[in-house]
Amino acid sequence: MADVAREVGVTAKTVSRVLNDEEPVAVETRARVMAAVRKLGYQPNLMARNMRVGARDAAIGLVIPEMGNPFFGTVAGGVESAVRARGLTLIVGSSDETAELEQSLIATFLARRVSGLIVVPAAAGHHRHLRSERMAGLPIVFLDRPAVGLTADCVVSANREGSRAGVAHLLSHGHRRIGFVGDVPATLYTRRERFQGYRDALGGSGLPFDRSLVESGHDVEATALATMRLLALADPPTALFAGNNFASMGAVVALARAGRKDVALVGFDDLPLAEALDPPLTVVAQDPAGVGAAAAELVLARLDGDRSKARRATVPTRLIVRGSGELPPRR
Amino acid sequence: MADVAREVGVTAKTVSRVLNDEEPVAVETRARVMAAVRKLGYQPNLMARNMRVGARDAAIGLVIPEMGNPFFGTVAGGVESAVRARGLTLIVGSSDETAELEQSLIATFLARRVSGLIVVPAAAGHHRHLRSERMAGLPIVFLDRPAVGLTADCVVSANREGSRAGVAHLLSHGHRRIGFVGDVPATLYTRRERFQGYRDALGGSGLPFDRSLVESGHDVEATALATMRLLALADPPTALFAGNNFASMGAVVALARAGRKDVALVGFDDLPLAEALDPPLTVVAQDPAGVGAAAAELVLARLDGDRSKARRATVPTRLIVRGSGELPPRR
DNA sequence: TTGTACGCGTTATCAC
DNA sequence: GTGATAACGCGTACAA
Repeated sequence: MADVAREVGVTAKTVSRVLNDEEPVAVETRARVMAAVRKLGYQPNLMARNMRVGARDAAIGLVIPEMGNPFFGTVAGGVESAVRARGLTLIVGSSDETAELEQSLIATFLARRVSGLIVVPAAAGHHRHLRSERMAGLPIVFLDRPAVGLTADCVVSANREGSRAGVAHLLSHGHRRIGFVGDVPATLYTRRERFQGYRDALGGSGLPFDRSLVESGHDVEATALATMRLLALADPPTALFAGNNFASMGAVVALARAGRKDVALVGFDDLPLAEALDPPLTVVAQDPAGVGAAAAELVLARLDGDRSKARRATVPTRLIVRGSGELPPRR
Repeated sequence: MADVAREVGVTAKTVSRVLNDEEPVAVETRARVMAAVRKLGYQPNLMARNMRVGARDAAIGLVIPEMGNPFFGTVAGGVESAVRARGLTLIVGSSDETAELEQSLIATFLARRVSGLIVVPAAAGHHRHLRSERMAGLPIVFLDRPAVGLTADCVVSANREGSRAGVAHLLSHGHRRIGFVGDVPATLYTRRERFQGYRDALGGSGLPFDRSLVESGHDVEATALATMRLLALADPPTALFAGNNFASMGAVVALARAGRKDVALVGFDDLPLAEALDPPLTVVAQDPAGVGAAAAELVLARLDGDRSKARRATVPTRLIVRGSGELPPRR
């Protein structure tokens, strides 16, 4: 900046004025400064600017469990678009679903003085340590799962309602024994909510809850085995509801291996290849980009001075009918 | 920092020494400073530190086409792990495959004075504008596709060799008419390389190249239609090679819709549900996390002073045999 | 073992 | 319209 100023024969402050479109600067001076900027290839230093201006970095920190997971990847994409539209930059880190990494990432982001924080809480962990930051006015939004030990903004999918709708769909096709293939641990927020939706639907139809119809696993192979166990029951289910995308894949794999095309299946969360399966997979689709965008908007609103009390936003799900969920009960 | 110093009755410099584990500081002074730090909840400001120390942000900027794409998401995960292990932070942006967004993101990252840059070039675009940065010593690594108009480090998958191996696999199962379902535009680096691998394999078996066996599309629906066109030929292929994951999905969808289980298929790039398909999908798998990690390591090596000339790293692919690629030619 | 003086690149304040 | 000066939060160099 000093170089540019010297080149033009003005002070750094004048260059600063030109670069920030501030008044007043003489038209001619402005032109000469711009010319010098181009000639010298000068680029303003955002770090120094952030430090001087706001004492806050013009960036939003995002912590997700895993970047390779298309759900969280798409969430991150939604966050990024919204954040960039506002001229902010996105800083990300993945917690690998561990509380330690999550804490360390959050600490780093805080040390960088990010303008806002969006966190997908790791399975085990709490967020009491963020109380002081929150009270100091830092926008913090939790995503996909609520915070533990902290009252804060939160954006989640309509897990319970979506799950209820998916199971109700199976019920409306005549199924009375519907298995639930869930993820682990069963204490996970999303797992609990979706399981509640399953029970809501059963209750709504006056059906009893049969604990033997519930099995779990935490990856494709484990949920495939869980599915096999359900199919091997003395009084097996005629339909399955899978509580997340891994469970859906596990169920699909198990049904394919067993050569069973007579078991109805609805999965929570859409899959890229759902349409190519045989039969095509009926799902309760989430809106990951929408969830990400909603979280970002909430942060931005707080940044704009919204001081209302913490709120929970729920992003609707959508039942996509493709075939697997409309199979009739096996006679 | 001044507050902490005042609390203890020392100067800011002493606090700085304690926080950076510098010698010499009296053991007792150190303890008192730490106590004051905790009491006041003081957190060092990384922005100010970065600015003072290196004039560089302790961050790496990553530009990818799309975060929701599992391939690029996993790549980003690989980059992030490697970068974090070094105490650096990851800043990301998605270009949506447009040159404009790519340039604007790069400009933002440069303005932030990132310590290194990793870029997946958008389909149309060039990188001449990065010449000065590169000459100034900024580590820049291109990922998945090489830079255009700039000699720079680059990490790519073994596209040509992997594709050759995939097609050779079909040839070894007796196929003589093998269709190629590619993405568009055909000028894309990965598309060109994989197509060359296809031709290499044909040539290696002394088979002529038949232009009518090549069709393309840029999403699942379009590649499904492309596949249908191949199947409708007077002398149709008995096997298909899909040039990327969308093309694989399109081919799978088309074969499912046509009820054709007699056409062999090998896809480039693995799919989460590949195993659940009927028949399970044989693929040439890439190593996205490996590609990301390799790019990060290259940036870090440059950061450590490696001034050797620009090099291209090639990450091997792996043929995963699952069933669809081992179907015999239809008689 | 600790403190002083200064500088990183930028902008706010107020005088000219 | 423009400039001089100070300040953001921290680290370097050197003196005490």
